[in-house]
Parts: sequence; C-alpha cells; structure tokens
Amino acid sequence: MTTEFDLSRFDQLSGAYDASLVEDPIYAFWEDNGWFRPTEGADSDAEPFTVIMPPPNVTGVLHLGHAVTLTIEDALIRWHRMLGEPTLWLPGLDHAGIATQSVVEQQLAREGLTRHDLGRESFEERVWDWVGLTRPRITAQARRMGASCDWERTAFTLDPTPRAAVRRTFVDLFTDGKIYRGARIINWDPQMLTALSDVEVEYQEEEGKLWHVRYPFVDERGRELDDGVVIATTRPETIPADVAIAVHPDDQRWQPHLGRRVRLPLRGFERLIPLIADSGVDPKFGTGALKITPGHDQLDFEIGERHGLEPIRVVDWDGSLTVEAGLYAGMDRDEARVLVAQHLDEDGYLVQTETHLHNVGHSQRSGVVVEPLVSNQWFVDTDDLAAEAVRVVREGEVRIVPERSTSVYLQWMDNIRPWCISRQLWWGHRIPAWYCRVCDADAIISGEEGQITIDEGAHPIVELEDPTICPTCGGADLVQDPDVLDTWFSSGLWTHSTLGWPNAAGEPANDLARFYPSSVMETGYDILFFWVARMIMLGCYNMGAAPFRTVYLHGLVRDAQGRKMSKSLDNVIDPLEKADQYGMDALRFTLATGSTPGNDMRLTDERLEGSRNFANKLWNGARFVLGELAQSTETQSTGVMGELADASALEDRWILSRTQAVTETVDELWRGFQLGEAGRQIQDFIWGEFFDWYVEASKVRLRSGDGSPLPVLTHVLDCSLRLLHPWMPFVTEAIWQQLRPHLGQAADADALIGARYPQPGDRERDLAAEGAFAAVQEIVTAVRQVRADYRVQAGQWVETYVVPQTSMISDVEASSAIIEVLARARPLKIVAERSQAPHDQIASAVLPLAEIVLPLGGLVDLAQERTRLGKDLDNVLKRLRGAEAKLANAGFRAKAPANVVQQAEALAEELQRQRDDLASRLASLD
RNA sequence: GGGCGGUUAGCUCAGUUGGCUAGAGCGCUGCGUUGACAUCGCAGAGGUCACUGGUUCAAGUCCAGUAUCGCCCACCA
Repeated sequence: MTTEFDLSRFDQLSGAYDASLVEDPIYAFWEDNGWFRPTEGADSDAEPFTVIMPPPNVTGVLHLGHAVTLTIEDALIRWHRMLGEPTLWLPGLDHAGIATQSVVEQQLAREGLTRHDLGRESFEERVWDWVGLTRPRITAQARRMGASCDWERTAFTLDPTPRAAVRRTFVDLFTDGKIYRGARIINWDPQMLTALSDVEVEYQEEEGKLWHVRYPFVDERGRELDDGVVIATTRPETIPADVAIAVHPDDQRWQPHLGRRVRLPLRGFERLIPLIADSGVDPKFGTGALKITPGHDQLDFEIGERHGLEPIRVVDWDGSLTVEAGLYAGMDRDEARVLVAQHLDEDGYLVQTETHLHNVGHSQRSGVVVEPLVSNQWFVDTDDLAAEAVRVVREGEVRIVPERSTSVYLQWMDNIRPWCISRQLWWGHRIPAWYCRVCDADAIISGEEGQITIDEGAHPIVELEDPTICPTCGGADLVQDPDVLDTWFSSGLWTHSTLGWPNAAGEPANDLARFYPSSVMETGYDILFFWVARMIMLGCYNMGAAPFRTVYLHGLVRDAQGRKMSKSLDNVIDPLEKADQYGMDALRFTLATGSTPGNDMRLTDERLEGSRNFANKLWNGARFVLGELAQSTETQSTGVMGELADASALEDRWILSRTQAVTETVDELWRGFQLGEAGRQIQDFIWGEFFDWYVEASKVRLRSGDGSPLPVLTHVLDCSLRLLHPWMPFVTEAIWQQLRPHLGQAADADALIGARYPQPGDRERDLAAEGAFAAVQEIVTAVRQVRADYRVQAGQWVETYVVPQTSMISDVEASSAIIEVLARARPLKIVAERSQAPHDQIASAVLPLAEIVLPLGGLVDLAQERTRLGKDLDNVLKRLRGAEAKLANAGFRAKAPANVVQQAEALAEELQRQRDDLASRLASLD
C-alpha cells in the first residue's frame, strides 16, 4: 500500500454530495493500490471466492443488463473481500460472432459494401479494427461502474487460451462421437445467411392465413378425379416441395385411401405423391391431413425420414424460391405465397381460407422470419452432456437462485435436441476440420470468389494440431471447413478457458486448481439456456466437475411503463447517462435494491432520485460527524474509538445494539443472496435510526459537554460505511478516507474496500436498552404529535409532563435531556404519578409505557381532546378485543409456543392499562 | 398444449422456516429556513394483502381452485 488518498480534494466539497468529483479518483486509488487482485489482503489458506464475469459482447456499449450484473457481482465480491477471503473477479469480453458480424456488416452496408466485396481476410481485419475501438470503451464503462475486478486477467474469447480450449473441446467431442456433421433440417436466417440453433429462434404470435387446399386423387391412368384430400397449410408456396400427404394411422376417414396418390394442385406440376400414415399427424387439427414438406418443416422432415422420402428444397438460402418452384422460381417466399394461393383459388383447389393465429420463428439477431431447411451442418449430440448437467443440478452440486428456475432448467435439459454449432459466418472460431481435396473431391464444391461449400459425405480431419497431410491418401492438398462455431460454444467454455484450460503439458494449472469451480455465476435469466446450460454441460465434460456452485439469475430491467427496452421503442436507458445524472452509487443502489432475484424491475427517475438522496444524506450525516471530530479536543492518536467501552448512556447502548442487530440481519440476508433486502435494511438503519434518532440525540451531549457521544458516533458511522460499501462503494470510501484518521486502532486497512465487514459476533445485543429507548422514542413522537395536533409553533418550548410506568422511570429520567430537546419539551417534568401532573386545560396522550400531559392553556379545545382520546380508545379497545379473543382460545394456549402466549398476555395487560387510563382521562374531561 | 411468475397504500415495490398494530420510497395533507443535509426535518391521511374454499390455536405467508396480467417452452401444419 503506497498511494495515500489525497484528502485535500474534499476541501472543496460541501453541502450536496457531488459524485462526479469523487468517483474517478476513488477508483484510481483502489486500482493503483492493487485492491482488485485476488490475493491482496487475503488469508491464503481460505477457500477463494470466485466470480467469472459474463463477458459483454465487444459490439456496442454497456446496457442496463450489464449494469445489473456488474452491480451484483461487485457487491458480492466486495462483501467477500471484506470478509477477508481471497477473491477473484475475472473480467472478459466475448467476440459475439453473429452479433458483431451483423454490426460490422451494417456499417459496410452504409458504405455500399458487403463482406464479399472485402473478402474474408479483409473483413476479419475490419472487425478487429472495430473491436479495437469498442474493447477499451467497454472496459472503461465497467470501471466507471466501480467494478473491482482483476483487470490484469481480462480475457477475450479469441485469445490464445480460449482458442486452444475451443480446439481441444471440439476435438474431444468429435473423437467421442458427440460432434458430427450431417444434412439435417436447421433454422436458417435468410438475411445473415447462416444456420441458427434452436434457441436463437424467437417465436412471435402472428395472424396468418390457413389455406385449405384440395389435392385431387388420380385414377390408374393418372387422370384427375373429382375427390381428393383437403389439407390445411400456412405455407402454400412450399407445395412444390411436397412429397406426400400424411394422416394419422388411426384416422378412420382415410383408412380406405391409404397408399393412393394425389396430384400437386399447382400450375405446372403433374407430380403425384402418396397418401401415407404417420402417428405424428394430429387428426384433430385442420382437416386431419398434413402435406409433407421435409425440406422446410421440422416435423415433416422427421416424417419424411421415417418413410424414406427425400426432401426437396424450394426455398433458397436468401428466401427466394428455387428452380424447383417452376414458374414461381425466383420470387420471394412471401410474394409467392400470395400468388400460389391466388392460383389455387382460380384453379378450384382452394376450398377455404381462414385467418389463423400461429407462432412464427424469427431470427434473434436479424429479426427476419427463419426458414427451416435442410443443410449440411455440424452438431453436438447433447444427450449425454445434458444427462450430467441434469445430475449436478438435481443433486445440488449446482444451486440455482431463485430456486424456481431450477425446474425451468431441468425441463429444458430434458427436452434438449442436438445443438447446431456451425455458422456460415466469418467472425468467430473457425471450425477445426479439414478435408482432402483429392479424397473428398466430389464433396468439395467451389463457389464464387474462392468460397467453398462442403457437401454431405465428406470426411473431416479433426486433430489438435492443424493437419498438413491427408491420413488416407497422404496428399497435402487440404482445405479447412469454411464455417465458424456458434459463439456460445466458446462462451460455454468460459468458466475454465479463462483460468488457463487447457494447460499445456508441464505448465502449472494453479489457477484452475485454485479457482475452478467458481463460486457464483451471476447473469440474467434470459440467457439460462444459451449460456448457463452450455457452461454446465461443457464444464462437466471438460473438467469433470460443474463450473460453479451457485447460479444467481437476475431479472430484466424495464422502463417506467414496464416495457422491455428496445431500440425500436426508443426507450433504452443508458446506465452511464443515469450515472452522470444521479451518481454511480445511486444507480447501483437502485439496481441492487430494486428487485428480488429472478424478478424484473422498472427503472424510474423517481427511484434514482431516492437513491441519490440517500447518498447525499449519508454524505451530510458523515459531514456532521467529521465536523464534530475535527473540533473535538479528544486525542487522535488512539482514535476516539478507544473510549467506546465507556459508552453507557441509554442512546449509546441503544444504537450500538441496533448496529449489531442490522449487522446480524444483513449477514443472514447476504447468505441467502437477498442483496436487495439487505441494502434496504441498511438504508433504513442509517437513515431512520442512526441519523434521525441517534445523531439528533447526540447533539444534546455535544452541546452540554456532559460526556462525549463522539466514540459512538464514529463507530456507528464506521460500521454503516462498512455495511453499505458493497452497494455504494464510492461515497462510502470517500467518507471513510476522511474518517480513517479518527479511527485509531479500529482502522484495520488503508481503504474501506479492504476493511473488515461487521460480523454477527462482534457485540452482544442489549435488548434492555433497545426496549427502553423505544419507549423514549414513543414519548418523543407522542409529544410531537400532540403539538402538531394543536398547531403549536414548531420552535416553541412547551411545558411537558411525562408519567412513565414505574419500571421505566429511571430510563426516562436518564433520557430527559434528549426528550426535552427532541420534543421541544421545556420545562420537562417527569413525575411518578398521574396526579402530580395538571388536569385542566391540558392535552394528553396515553402510551403503553407512559402517559404525557401538555398544559396548553387556551389552546386546548375540549371537544378536540375528546375526539383525539376517543380515537385512541377505540383503537385500543379493538386491539384488546383481538388479544383477549386469542387468549380465550383454548387451542392457542395449548398449542402456541410459550413465548408467543406470553407476549399475547403481556400485550393484553398493557392494553387494559391503556384502556383504563384513557377512560379516566376522558371521564375527567366532562 | 405444458411450465413459471405477478396481483399488497394513488404509483413503484419489499415482506424466505405461518406469530406483536402489514412496511418503504414517491405522491398527497399540515407544520417547519433549530449552525450535517430543503437532494432536508416533524406530524398525518391512505391497504377487506385479486377472489373462493381448505389446513392451522394462528394465513399476506401453506394447500386446492378461479379470475386477470405477463413471461418461458412446445413439431398443431
């Protein structure tokens, strides 16, 4: 620790907290002093707390989702760091294959270019240039968020080690037979011109048309008959690719006709197709008959496979129709749909048209309607991987927060299908497969501009090192597979590729051994399938152990109207802009306390304002304490904290016990991952108890000089800053740097970021003090209330009598100075008997532990007094009835725990006394 | 078609082993420029905890069902 924090910078600060003057210097101070490194200030024997950061896409800028992630992870890391555990928060970035390529292609389009104009190599260079711009911007933004991650370990999915991890995993899975290549029906994005995986397709309900089309039977000589089979379809343009009509085998309507042939009812087509039976057909939908188009429908493809029917491709890669479409060839699929329907109608084959609500798949990235089509792609057979990924969750090796997400995860895993991992893109990890131009000459098709496609039946050579000769023929004319991998393939390895896996022979695997598996994986629930599921599958496969112990899923941040943020709605909130406006701590606190795990939250300016106000309140409360410390003559060599043990005033004992109480609560909430509730509890404590009560009470002794509250003020401020630091790191550190010189031995670090977090065992609770001070609070509040009711001038001192219950007398007397000041009650007379207080021209209130009397003279209005007391009495009576009914219940006495019964009895007794006092008070008014 | 979540004050939301009078912020009403803070203080109004039934001594909390809004998954063309 070398860099001292320059306190002089705070000289200019006063009044309102100005985050913009504080945040950057504080961050630099932490980073320069090495606080983000994992071993600093930590006990090396302890188990490390590790978080691998979800890598933001190198595309674009940080959005609110990142802000939530960084806030929560930073809070967790800071908490564990303050617990003295070795902590590692490993940051990184994702090359984000399709997303980044899409952005760069859009840039090119604005220049009137396509990636083909540049060629593969130049295009990749162009993307690297772009990444060179966005990378530093993104990390700078994360720094602004206050992320205390270990920047020295920043990883990128295209770095050498992650590349090696991809290679190794691909080779292992291929060798295991879990990766294979083949012609299957996949989801095709006709704009990006690439295959997609199932999860990259988003279904939207849309109103379409359901056309009922008659396929006529033909006689033996092929002549068309009047009857036929009516099917219902949403895609008449795919009729040229029909290979059969299928019905359910048990469907009685069609039994006699099975095996007969029908003719394609489309102009220019004479093709006959069979009527077949398959149990995949739902006899209740539409007409109960289904046209089978294996080339463009998942279900049809499967039915086709079962019946040995070859798919026909009628929709081309770009969404236009192929030559197979006859006179419709070259038309766009939507255009053709309309025309085909029109022709069917004109030719008398269109039986009926109805509107139809159905789900249409769109590409997650480009938004265009996905075309299912048959294509040669690489797949991961996920069955075994999923089985293990299910096991580790079922058996609790991985815990998902919130727990309910576990069933979502398991359900998805149970229904998992082969994962299409090849993409016809240029940006990403090139598939490490080669083909021999000689042996696979028939399968290698060279297209324009040196592009090639690899047909089915080619023999890929997949090895750890780039192959140079064909193992079959010994030739050296090899060509690499042109495709790249799904970006989530490399993301799925993130948990260990960032820690040095696969470590080369002889290379130490320290990081892996020490930090794998990580402690918490924190991310949005929207990428549970994309990412979390894949990380668990691949982590288990490569490492033989699940990649993390806990998955913490946060919800989506929505706008003030509860809408999802989107560019098209133009309602995207920029986190940095909000931070400029309200301060980063305010943004963080709002995001962290705004929701519970897995639930969405709305971000509004009102909430941000509230958090900003809290930061400001803390700043000013601290300013008060610091100001008093500066004026105090007390020694600073040992710090004022040395005298903490002398704190014997009731309010001291009370706030120390309350500090301990909130410490215990917060500790428990932390352990249950209830960060939001913990933050709220701390805010309530600091504002509602420490500042509103203790600081106000402390002023009495500061002025009288009758024993100093400074040790307690200092200690509780110190604890408050420590407790709050994970949520609001900047303002707490800024204050703590000013407080530290006053802490003496209690200053256990040079920076709050490395100070010790308050612990449940730090101090005994003092329940007697808590109870007694609660009575003082009640008395003060009641006096204020009476004064407000009678519109007594706020600044005016009023003679006030307090008649405490006998048991309370000494505590109330001890706190008389506080009551006097906080309630503006002077002279304050504490008397043992009600009879010692005046009875005429008074306003009064009856509390559980005391009665108060204010002789307000002419201000007192008997009618108003009757109303006030009557209302109180009604309330007491109502509660008393409830309490007595409960006690009269034999079951309650018999079955409720003893302490609950006891409490109920005490309450009833207290209420009876209040009732009697109120009644006699009322009687005396007459 | 399955699965999940929400429904608590005018608004936005807390309330996790069932147990004192259900809380907060914002908004609203009244008072207030007391030397930390008007980004503030004090006091107040405001809720049959969506509905129905059940379990229990006791239900906002557990169970069943209903309504309604939302999300996810799914090969009904």
